[in-house]
Amino acid sequence: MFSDKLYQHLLDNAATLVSLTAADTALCIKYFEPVLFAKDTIIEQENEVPKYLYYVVSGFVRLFHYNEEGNQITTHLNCPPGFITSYTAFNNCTKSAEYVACITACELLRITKTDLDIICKQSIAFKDYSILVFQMALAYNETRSRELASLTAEQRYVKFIADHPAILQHVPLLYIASFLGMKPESLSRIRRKIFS
Amino acid sequence: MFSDKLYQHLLDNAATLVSLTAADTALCIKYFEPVLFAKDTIIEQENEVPKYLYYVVSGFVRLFHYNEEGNQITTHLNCPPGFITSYTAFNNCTKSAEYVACITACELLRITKTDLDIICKQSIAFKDYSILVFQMALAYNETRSRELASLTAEQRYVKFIADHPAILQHVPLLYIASFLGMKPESLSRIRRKIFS
DNA sequence: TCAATTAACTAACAAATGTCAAGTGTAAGC
DNA sequence: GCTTACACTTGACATTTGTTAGTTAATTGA
Repeated sequence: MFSDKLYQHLLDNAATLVSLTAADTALCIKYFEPVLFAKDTIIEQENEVPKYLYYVVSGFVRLFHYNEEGNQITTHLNCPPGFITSYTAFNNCTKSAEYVACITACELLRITKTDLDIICKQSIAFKDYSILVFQMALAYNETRSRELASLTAEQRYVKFIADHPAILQHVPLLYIASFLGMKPESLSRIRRKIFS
Repeated sequence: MFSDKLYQHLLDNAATLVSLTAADTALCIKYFEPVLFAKDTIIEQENEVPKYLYYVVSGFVRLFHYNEEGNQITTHLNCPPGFITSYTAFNNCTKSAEYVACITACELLRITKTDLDIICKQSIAFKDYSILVFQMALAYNETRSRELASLTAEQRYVKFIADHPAILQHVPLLYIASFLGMKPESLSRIRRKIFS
């Protein structure tokens, strides 16, 4: 079955952080739902409570919203593997200000908040894992804030491609520029400068 | 006792989010330690595991580190009341890259990671509270990242003083500029422009 | 009290980034 | 195969922000 590979991916990832029993594994398989999406599919809408937390096995996913001028602002770019959703809204079951969209074709595992709570109640290991994932999301955002506040646009781009070398082949520069807090024209200039 | 007022502050804050029993209250009083610090006191060092999580009853506290050029970078400015520490390092008991320092004289309640874990084990309400505090820290950092990426320096300053009108009387503009990702000279220019 | 330090402001100039208006190339759809 | 749409680039110019240096005022410490 195609989904075996997907579950194995999530289980391997969890196993790097916590020790999983056969029962933990069974819970994951029971409650996580494998899904495939085509490029450019929007999988969560703004102004709605996010339905799922997504684990990205393959493909690239982003969060974005429209600003007052009607331009898309990309606030998160996921590099697989990893979880993605509008965390705050998902956790509190409140309306999200952001869309979740597949940039490329994606293999995902998704779970509802209700089912996530069930797994966390039944599996100590999975609860520990979910807390760690959450902590990593916080650490990630702290780093991101610090870099946006203290690095130049060029430094941010250089660091970004060093951290995510594969992303250039799959994600439009348009989204990368927005994520890094600059205009596409500025990113073009920076790239020309670096490559010469 | 002077510390009654401090505990009441924390308990009132917790009560806005969860329901506390007399036992929960007793646990807080038992494990949180009231402390007073003078202006400019450094209360956590970089390259060490943070000893405490701090609840700020009064006063202003910041996180900062030195960059490669030897300049101070302020990464967090606390506006009382609220918790402050180097969250990621505190949670994982790893070395922090940042100092924690009192900007003004401060009344704080502090707790070690060990004691925090004890309280969270003994009190469901306090565990819920700590998870909520943690989630709020994540939401805060997501908002901060988004604003740093998509707003101009002037927009960030205007929004900052709208959100924290009292801060100007207590926190040097030097720290505010760094926190908002700009140079002090730029902040001076922006302030002159706004006030004319 | 006085000297020394430091925060804050200012001004002139440099550098980085944004804006606007093209042009090029590629990929998708008819 | 052609057209359309769109990502990406480029160049000229405007604006913002950084840099450097000097001044002022307030604070700190001897």
